[in-house]
Amino acid sequence: MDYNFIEIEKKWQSWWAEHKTYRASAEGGKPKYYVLDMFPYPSGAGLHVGHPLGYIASDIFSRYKRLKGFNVLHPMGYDAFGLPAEQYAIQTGQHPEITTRNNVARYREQLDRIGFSYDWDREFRTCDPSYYKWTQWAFLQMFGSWYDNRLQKARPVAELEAAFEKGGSAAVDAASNDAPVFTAEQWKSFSDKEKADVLMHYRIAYQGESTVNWCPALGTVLANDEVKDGYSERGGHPVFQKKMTQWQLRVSAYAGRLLKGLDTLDWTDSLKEMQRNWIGRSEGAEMVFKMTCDGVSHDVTIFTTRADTVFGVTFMVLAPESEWVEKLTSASQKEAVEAYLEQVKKKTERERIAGKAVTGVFSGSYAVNPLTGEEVPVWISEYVLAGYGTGAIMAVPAHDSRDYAFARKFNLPIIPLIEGADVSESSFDAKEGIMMNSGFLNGMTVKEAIPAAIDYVEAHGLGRRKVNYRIRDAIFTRQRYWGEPFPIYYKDGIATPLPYEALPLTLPEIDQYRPTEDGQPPLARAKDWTFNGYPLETSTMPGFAGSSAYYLRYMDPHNDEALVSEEADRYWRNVDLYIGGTEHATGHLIYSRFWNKFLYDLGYVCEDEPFRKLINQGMIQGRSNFVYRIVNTNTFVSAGLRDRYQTTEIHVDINLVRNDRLDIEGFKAWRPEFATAEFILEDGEYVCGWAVEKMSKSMFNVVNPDQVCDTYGADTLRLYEMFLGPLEQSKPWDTKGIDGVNRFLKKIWRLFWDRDKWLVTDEAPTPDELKALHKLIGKEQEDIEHFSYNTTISAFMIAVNDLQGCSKRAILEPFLILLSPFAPHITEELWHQLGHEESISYASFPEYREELTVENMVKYPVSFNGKTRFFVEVPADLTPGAVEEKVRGHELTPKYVGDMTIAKVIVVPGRIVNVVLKK
RNA sequence: GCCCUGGUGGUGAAAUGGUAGACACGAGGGACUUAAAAUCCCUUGGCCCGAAACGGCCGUGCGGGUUCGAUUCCCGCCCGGGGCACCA
Repeated sequence: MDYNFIEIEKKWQSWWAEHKTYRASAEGGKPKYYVLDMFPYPSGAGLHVGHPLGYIASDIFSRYKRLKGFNVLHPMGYDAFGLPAEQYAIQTGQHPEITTRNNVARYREQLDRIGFSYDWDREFRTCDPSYYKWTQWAFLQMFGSWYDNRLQKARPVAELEAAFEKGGSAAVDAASNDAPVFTAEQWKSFSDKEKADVLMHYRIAYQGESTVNWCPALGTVLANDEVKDGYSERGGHPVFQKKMTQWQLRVSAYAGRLLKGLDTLDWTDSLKEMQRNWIGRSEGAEMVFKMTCDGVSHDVTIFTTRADTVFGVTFMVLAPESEWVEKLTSASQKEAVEAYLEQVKKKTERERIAGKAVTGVFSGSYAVNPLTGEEVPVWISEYVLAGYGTGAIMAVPAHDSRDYAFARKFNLPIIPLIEGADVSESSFDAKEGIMMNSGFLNGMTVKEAIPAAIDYVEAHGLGRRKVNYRIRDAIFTRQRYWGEPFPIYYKDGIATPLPYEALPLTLPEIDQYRPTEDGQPPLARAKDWTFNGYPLETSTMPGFAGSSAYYLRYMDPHNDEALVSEEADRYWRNVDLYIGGTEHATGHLIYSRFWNKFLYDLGYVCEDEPFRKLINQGMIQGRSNFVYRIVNTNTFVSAGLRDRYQTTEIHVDINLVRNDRLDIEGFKAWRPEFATAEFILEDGEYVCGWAVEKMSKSMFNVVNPDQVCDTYGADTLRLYEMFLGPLEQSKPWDTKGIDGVNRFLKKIWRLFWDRDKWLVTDEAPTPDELKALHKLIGKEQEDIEHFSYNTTISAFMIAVNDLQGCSKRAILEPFLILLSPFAPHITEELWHQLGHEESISYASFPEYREELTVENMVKYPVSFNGKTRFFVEVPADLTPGAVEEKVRGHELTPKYVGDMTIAKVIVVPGRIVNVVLKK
């Protein structure tokens, strides 16, 4: 019998499906382990070999954990709402539901071929009404909650109303956006509409005006993480800043907890760092400056991290979008300011970033420095951001490079405050040195002066300590069709939640998927998009809505009563191992943590962090091949000779190339224009050039996992993807080495079968064979726990070489169990040929027979290169030769040596000897 | 500019303080075969001496340091990859 992977894989995949081998259960009193993949967006292109990399890694770990006696939850589903299906719908009129359904079916087919041990009974799509009911439910929970800064948690809005009734707005310390100030009496006198408007400033899901990323090409707003360098991440269209009223999630309220929680997580440093940068905590102070415009005074609050530099303030700057701009523009400057604002508004986000040109305009008003009493001018410039701090700053050109550039451009004074700082060419930004020109701060170091200045400001009622975060509230509306509808209707202009019984609010059918002619979102096309006669919200939720709590739903996917039952949540708790790409660092992984913390505050989940351990698998890049056409001819020159000609580089389909050698006949048949091509060869072959690029259709370098399964089988694909290198590293796909792992599987087959003869015997194993097996057990356990799968596979290869000719059941049986996480199909087949009825997954992982003592290391060496080392202290007066003699004579280490021979004794003139043992 | 990563043969890579290059690919040589495929065996970092080798020297981006001993730890550079960036 040959190793017939096609038949074996088909057989076992249907056997697993039929027996529901991998159904997760909370029974049996075993400890739980939850292994999750970042679920895919089912695109039309299907999976390429890069997608399964992380899935294979997590599958190996799941299977390993099952063998170790855990109840493993390992589910899969689809992040199915999204732009591509909708764009396709706009072009073709096909309902996104149909596109999505087809793509999901294709994904499932591809996933099944690789032999994953998912519990498919828990599969769902985020676009299923039974799923998005809970997305809508969570939104309503957020709508009905506010964030209490004192308790640092979310609470029901009813409690907020009660507090207002008692003590007005001063009664609470709540996260809010520009909430108005009022007394209890005023609150009681408010109309329903007025009360609703006030509460809207406190809700965790709220409607508010803010500067948003508006993408006209997509006709929708975008969240910060969906914009890269001023272009939309999807489609690459320009993005503009625009003030709009949008639904938002008060993520900023959780900034401190999101930051702190990182310390408790087992994530990579780089990923944590990305989140820390994104959250962007900075400590400083808010200070109040009196600003006067045409005789009218206002108290304007600014934020600074350098309170020590107040004595060097020579001007103030407002963001163009700041609400103070209107009040602080003098009659004489009105025209100039308006012209400037107009100019700023027209710029794309990209131009604002890239331009770096210093622009600004004088507002006509003046501010008083609260410490010196001096008057300084107030300017308006786009270098100050409206969304951060208070949208207004004090400018200290001597010690801030941006202020410096501005002062130079507009000829504003620069006052140095640190002894020895030369500010003639550039500012001195470093937080070091001795203060001068700074009144009571003179003589202090900068590090002393910062807190001293803040203390002074607080003591004199000029301001207060303040921690600012860079993270913004998440814009939660998209003017699109293919997303979750908001469970909100507008009753007399008041945003009102749908009652729970009305959920899910399903997407209406519409005739076209584009916005209406007057710019309304597509849902405005729906007939009768109302609730009880009142209009429903026409926006839909963004992509991250559906993916923010999906890991909870897998715990209890068919529950109609709750997102997840208390029982299921208590058992599965949170994700123990999460594997996915870094691209979600500042999107999904922030939103999910926020979402989870919110549900935790309300008592719906029992863990406050959703993902304990997280591994980022590297990207698999494509390896493109090129041919070189001599300019103006149809002659192609081999890569080694191309320097002698003027050539054009052309991507060639990698399926026409093997080991960088071109299949010339195939190439001629590929495109009609190449049918008559001629070739200049080297050594009778056409050698192609190559480059590592993103895997994409246009570069003809896409490798499809089905192709690999057809040629080599799923087990080979799995082993090879893991053998390619460390999981976290990005690497190009290169099939050069794939024969190696395929050969390895064939070798295993031959341990059991010699042509048509079954070889397995019940003979007792030799010590050597046991040693090989135990070496493998040790290595595999150690490696898998560290996700070092490539070295585990090496260990298997060594073991197979050591076991050549060994066909003893006592060795082969545990060997198969060890291998089964990596190559499940072939191991199952051989397992059953050994006479087992049950699936191999119910067998248990073999344990070490003996403790790892020095003696046993000699018997079952753990160190890997076939060598065992240890060290002994020796008297300093012995010469190296004398030491070696004593070691060999067993005088120094006789009992450790056992049946090993000493390969080498390295003696260092100190007194340590390194003894290398060899079989 | 700031932060995080990484830099080892022809290639993917091992080795986290102890013989650098495990394992695999590729390449070269050989066995079996009429032949091919498949399979198996040997060689494979560089240089040098030699009939031989379980002989010598060099070698983990560069320069220093700690140590009996450094790919590994520390300091300073150079280069690649990723993230953040008028965030006051």
